[in-house]
Amino acid sequence: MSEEEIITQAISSEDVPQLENIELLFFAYRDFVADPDRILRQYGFGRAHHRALFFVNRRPGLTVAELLDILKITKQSLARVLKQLIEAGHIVQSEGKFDRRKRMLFPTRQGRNLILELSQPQSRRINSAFDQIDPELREAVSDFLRSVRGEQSE
Amino acid sequence: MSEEEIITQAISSEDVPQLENIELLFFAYRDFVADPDRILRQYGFGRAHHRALFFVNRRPGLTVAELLDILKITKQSLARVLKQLIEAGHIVQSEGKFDRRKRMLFPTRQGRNLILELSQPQSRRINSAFDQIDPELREAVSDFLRSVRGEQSE
DNA sequence: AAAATATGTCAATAGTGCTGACATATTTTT
DNA sequence: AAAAATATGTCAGCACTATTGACATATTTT
Repeated sequence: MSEEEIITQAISSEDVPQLENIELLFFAYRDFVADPDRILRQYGFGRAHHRALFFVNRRPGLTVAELLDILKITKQSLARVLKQLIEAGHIVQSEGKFDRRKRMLFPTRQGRNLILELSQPQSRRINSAFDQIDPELREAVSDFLRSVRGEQSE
Repeated sequence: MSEEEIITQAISSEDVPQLENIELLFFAYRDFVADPDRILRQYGFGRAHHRALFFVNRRPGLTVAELLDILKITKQSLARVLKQLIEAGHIVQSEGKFDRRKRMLFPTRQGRNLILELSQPQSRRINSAFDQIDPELREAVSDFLRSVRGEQSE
């Protein structure tokens, strides 16, 4: 027993289809979030605040339940960051118009400004990546991203 | 003061170039890591173990310093997961051939098997996303990912 | 011999995720 | 009207991943 066989050969695309793209996606995302992470720390926030703030700006008036469904985290995880964003004046809540149990979430001017600041490096990064590829091929990238997202065991 | 101006209009691509693709990248990555996350939990591991194990399989014999540089985390963060991967028999260390201060990292057969298992859903996801787009446009996606990665304030 | 390097380890802290339980207000169903 | 369901908020506790700064050891370079 204890057959501690050691592997010295690198894993290859034959072992793992799309190995290269798996790796590229890791690196791309690592750097994609690194820039906003640096800014967030100056505000005492983290990545979770960024995501919540992003979608509240993207769909003002969305409810807590809708936001949970987008982020795919638990109520408790969201509660913490939402509370801090509200206390800091980046987001406000208001009762649902038709269902007063619901809380509609809106960004304040301050929250809008913050998401603009956080998005700048990401816009730049994607823009300059698009500069590298044929304009006619750019839609393929978005199509790709759209279908990487998706059920397939959600 | 306390001018709590509320914004009810959704942020748009005019405010933030590439807004759509920023959002798509979030969703793509969210789902891309969700599958392996489920498997990892059965082993008592987390996302950090996945990444370390991936690159040890990808470049067997790499040193701790090289791995740190790839992952862009601190020594202490890596130490914990590396220790656990070694104890669990997925990775082994050996002294550097020329510099005996260095530790070369290799996967065991078991570690190779685990990364194969973790990669399967990711391979499938990327493969089926590629199925959706013209074969001639696929290289554009890799080019895009390659250039999203990159300095620009590293 | 001294300085630099590679690794490992310790203690402490922060951020983000989880579970399960319980409370309140409100709406829907019976 | 009463009961059940829903939306939200909150509590306690836990796990994982990341951070910083300090220090120890072995080894290599200067």
